Amino acid sequence: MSDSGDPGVRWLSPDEQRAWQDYRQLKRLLDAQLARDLVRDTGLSEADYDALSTLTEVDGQRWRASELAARLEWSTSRLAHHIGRMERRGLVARENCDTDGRGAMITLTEEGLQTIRRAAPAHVASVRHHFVDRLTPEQLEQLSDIARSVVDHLPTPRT
Amino acid sequence: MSDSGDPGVRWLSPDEQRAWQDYRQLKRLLDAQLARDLVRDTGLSEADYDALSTLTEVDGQRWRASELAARLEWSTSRLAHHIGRMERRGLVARENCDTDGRGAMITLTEEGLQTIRRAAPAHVASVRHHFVDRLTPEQLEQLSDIARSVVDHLPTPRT
DNA sequence: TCGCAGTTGTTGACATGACAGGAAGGTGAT
DNA sequence: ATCACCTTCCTGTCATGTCAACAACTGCGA
Repeated sequence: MSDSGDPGVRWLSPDEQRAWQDYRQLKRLLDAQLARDLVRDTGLSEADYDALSTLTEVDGQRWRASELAARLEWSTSRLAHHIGRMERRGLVARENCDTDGRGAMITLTEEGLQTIRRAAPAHVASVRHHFVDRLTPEQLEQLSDIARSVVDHLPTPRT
Repeated sequence: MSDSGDPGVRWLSPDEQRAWQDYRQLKRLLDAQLARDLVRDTGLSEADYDALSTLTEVDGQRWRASELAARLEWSTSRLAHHIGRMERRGLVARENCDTDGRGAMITLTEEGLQTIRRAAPAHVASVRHHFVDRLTPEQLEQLSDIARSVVDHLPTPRT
């Protein structure tokens, strides 16, 4: 669509176009590869992995639902659906919250714990193989800077 | 999970961890913002936009379904479902292929053409505002190099 | 010409996640 | 204590995308 006649539109230059397309390609292919590796090696989706590994971050592997959703940057609706599915698979459990009758506590089951312990090395190896080890330390730092430049100017969806 | 006792696992260093997390954050938030802008400004999803703008790439806005799927890097199943939905909205049309009885040709309708003509400036402005204009020319080039370093080492899903 | 393996596209079943709406519990002013 | 309002979580519904199965058709070798 860059051949439109509208002179008021600042179309992307070839270099800009290329950077944008390369980023989109990276996103598409890298994510697909990591998801394939993860499900092949562990039977987990990326969402499963994120949820389980976040649960291990605190002692007792016990999170208030709303805090887990905030940490994962998930809507509470998404959390409820996903936790429901993981509960049916025996990876997590729901308990009542002592101090707030509305609240729900999400905990790791023993099976969930075993699962994430088994999954983590494989997933880290996959991230390393397909991403970290492909880039120099300088490139990793450049990417961090780039990502934060963009993210910092995004309208904050936070709280 | 970086505190596991397994000495055979090469966990990510803090810098590596940060680059990986920053990349994931970029992906999540930037994509969400662009999708929000696009649907607000034009009523299209990113998939809709990609399909429509790819259709304009050739004379006559007429693609063989399998080639359109390949160009978009979509499965033929995804294409069939998505084209079906866009057809119901009047944006595209299906025709038979003259030279191959199995084939389908996908074309832009007049409404589809009007829609993408109207959408393109808004979407480019959004990409510019949230992405291109946040980065220096050097950073755009760095990002291209980074993306291609990673993508080039991925197992080729290509044909 | 026949027959059959390979291609092309569609469909149905299912998983995921967004959004809206609602139930249940908490909080604060009066 | 009451009542209005907020918070927290869950559920139904819908859009999207994946996978497997299938139908229709092509093209090639016998």
